[in-house]
Parts: sequence; structure tokens; C-alpha cells
Amino acid sequence: MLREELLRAADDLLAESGTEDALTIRAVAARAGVSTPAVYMHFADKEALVEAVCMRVWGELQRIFSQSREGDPFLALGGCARAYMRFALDHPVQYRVLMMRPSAAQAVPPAAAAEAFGYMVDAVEACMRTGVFEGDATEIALGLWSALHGSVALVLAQPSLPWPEHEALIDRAVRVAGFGTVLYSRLPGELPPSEDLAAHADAFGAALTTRPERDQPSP
Amino acid sequence: MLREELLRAADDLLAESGTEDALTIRAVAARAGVSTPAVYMHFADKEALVEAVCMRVWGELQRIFSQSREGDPFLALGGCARAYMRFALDHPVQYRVLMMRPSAAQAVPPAAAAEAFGYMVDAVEACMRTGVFEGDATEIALGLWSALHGSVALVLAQPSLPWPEHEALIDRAVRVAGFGTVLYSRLPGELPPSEDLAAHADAFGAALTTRPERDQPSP
DNA sequence: CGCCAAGGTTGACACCGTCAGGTTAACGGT
DNA sequence: ACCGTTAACCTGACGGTGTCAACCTTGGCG
Repeated sequence: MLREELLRAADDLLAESGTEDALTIRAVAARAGVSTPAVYMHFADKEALVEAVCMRVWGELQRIFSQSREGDPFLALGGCARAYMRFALDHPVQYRVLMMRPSAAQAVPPAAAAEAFGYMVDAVEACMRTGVFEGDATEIALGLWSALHGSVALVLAQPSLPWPEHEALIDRAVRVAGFGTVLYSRLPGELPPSEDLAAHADAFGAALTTRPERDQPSP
Repeated sequence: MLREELLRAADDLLAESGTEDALTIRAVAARAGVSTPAVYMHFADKEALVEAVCMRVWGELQRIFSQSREGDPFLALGGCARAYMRFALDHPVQYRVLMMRPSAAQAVPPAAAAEAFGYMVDAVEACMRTGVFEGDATEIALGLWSALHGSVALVLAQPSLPWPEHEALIDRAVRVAGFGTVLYSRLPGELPPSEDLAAHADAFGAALTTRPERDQPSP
């Protein structure tokens, strides 16, 4: 099928050129060994092609998410978060097309995106079932996603700032987001008893922190 | 000066069209009542023009930041954060040009951006001088900025998701970022005594929460 | 065999960023 | 007062882009 060939060509162009404006209809067609308007046999316009490319990326993210289904729900959620950031930092061009292309704004809800996001909502719900924190799972997942996206997007947008290296950045973002989320979930309006607050932040943050060997207590 | 006229025209185009790809050299020139290549008398290329537009936006942000210099350093930092998000949500096109245009990535460190960011670092340092939390001010400010950017950027990129309205979103992002930051700052490796942790999160988060009337304690 | 639709091609249009070359107007030195 | 220099601007053009109308081409079917 030519359609698949075109999508592969688009993927390759993105990966090889390192910039999203190498993704032109003409270049895709040429790479697939076909004339330019042939692309319009399979895609309504350029936006449709780009959207199809994004579907693949979302699918890959979805696959990555589904792989980090470990036993502990907090470890699973932390794994999702880390995998997400790693993917974005490892595939900056794809991530930029996914999230920063101008037309992504008023796009109809992309099914693949919603599906991938659903994985995160599920992971959040699994955590909530343990009773460690509570609230609206979708809202919490949105907040987490925002935090992860913020770190990687800002790194991609302003790489000249004094960033830590990738793994440290990921660690920091996941932990800050985890701590903040659990505390916020525990105090929508006023503050709960301090020891509750600390205990919950403890459990959530420590689990999100992922290091299984980190339970030697403070002296 | 024609240069100023061109920048004003570019600003107007962005504001009126509501999309960044209305910002073409030809449109800017036409709006300024001048021929297209006249733009090249004042800007080396389109990127230079866009960068100049961004300088103005950064300047405006800087002005907004400097206005929220309240007495309490936490209130000031919270004010900065809220003002930042409000600006981004109120001027989505400008914010998108600032942070999501493809060429923003490898741009030389934009002085105006660094200066505006400096305000946030200063605000963080002021907070740190109170002893409520500690760490590297630049790193913490970067983390805060990431959190703020993440929320607004994700809203702009995926507006079809079930977002809360703007003020609620701002509230949530600022509080989550604040809580997360102070907790993370208190536990780089292992956990401190719980009551310390809670107390600090308390102070920081509550202050960032901005509501001055919120000090009726829990019963 | 003859037909016909799906899928491809050629050629063109409008728009974009950019540049070479010509025109104009202001200004300073003699 | 005149002329040369120079900066600012314009006309016209080039290559590249997304897109479309019109024309083939080819394989399957009555």
C-alpha cells in the first residue's frame, strides 16, 4: 500500500532531517518514489498526513505505556511518567510535531491521544484504589501530564538554559509532580493534620521515585 | 521609524488573526504600507523579525513580573507564577510564537528571556532567604517554570481535553508546583522527619496559594 | 474485445521567503 | 548652488511550498 509507504517516508524524513520543516509533501512523495499529487490520493491535505504521522507516534507511546504495567501501581505510574519523558527527549522532532505544531490546537480530539492518555488515567486510578490519595483521576492525570510535558517542552524550547542531564531532569520532574499532586489532592481547601500529609506524600513520592532500595529511614 | 511600525504591524497581525502563520513578511509589509523587501532593510530575515517580536513579549512579561513585587516573598513568587500563566492563557498566539516556534530551539540565549527568567530566580532566592526551603535557586526556578509552562502549553496544544477553567487551572498548577518543589527541596535523597516536611510544605504551599485569609488552622 | 474506474502523472496557480538591480530623496563638502 | 554619496525603498524575479484541474494508464470485468 502506498499509504503506508508515504507514512514511512514521512517518519524517516523527520528522523533523519532533525527538523519538522523537512516534512513537505514533495519530499515525502519523492522519497516514496511517486509524484507529488499522488499523496492526495491517500491524504486529504498535508494536515491529514501529519495527523496520520502523529497517530503512529501516539500508538508508540501507547505501546510504551502498556509495557510499564508493573505490579505496584505507583511504580507503574512512575514508569509511565519516566517512559513518557524519555520518549520525548529521545525523539524531540516527533514530540514537537505531536504537541507544538500550530494546527494541533484546534484538531478534533485525536483518538490515539485520548487512548494513550487513558493509560495514564488508568494508572492514576489504580493508585487511588490503594487509598494513598484521592480526587478526580482524570484531573490528576491531566496535572501529571502537564508537569511532564512542561519539563520536556521547556527543554526543547529553551535548550540553552542550564538544564541538568536527562535522567536527573526526569527524576526531578516525576518526583516534584508526584509530591505536589498528592499534597494537592489531600488539601483542596484547608490543610489536613500534618502527619497525615507527610505520610501520604511519603508513600506516593517515594513510590514514584521508583528506587526500590530507598527505604532505609532517616536516622 | 519604520522598524517600530513593522513590529507594531506584526503584533497586530498576530493578535487579530489568532494564528501565527498569518505572520508573513508580505503581510507585515503591506500592513505597514510598504513594499515587501523594505522589511529587509530593518531585519536580516524573517527569523530576526520574529525574534524582535518575541523580545517585546518577553519585555511585557518582565514588566508584569516586576509588578508583582509584593512584600511577602512567597506571595511575590506566587504572583509571578499566576501572572505568567494568565498572560499565556490570555495571549495564546504570542505565547506559542515565543515558546513553540520551530526556530526557538537553537536560538542563542535570548537576553530578554534570560532577564525575565532572572526575575523568577530572584523571587525564588527571596523565598529561600526565609529559610522555608533551600536548594539551587536557578534549578528550582527552572522546575517552577517547567510546571507553569507545562500546564499552559498542554492546554494550548490539546484544548479538547476536559480542562478546568483558567483560574482553577492556574490555582492548581501553582499549588502543585509549590508543594512539589518544597517537598523535593527538602528531600534530595532520603526523607526528613515528617513534621518538618509537613511544616515546610505548609508554609510554602499556603503562601503560594495566595489567599491571605486562609490561616484559620485545622481544628 | 471494450469499457471503466482507481490511481497515477503533468502542468499550473497562488503564496511564501529572499535577493539583485534600479530609483529616489536627503545630506554634506566644495 | 551644485554634485556625489548613501541610505531607504521599489520592481521584478527565483526557487520552493501546498493544492488542484486535467489528462493518462492500467488492470479487472461483462
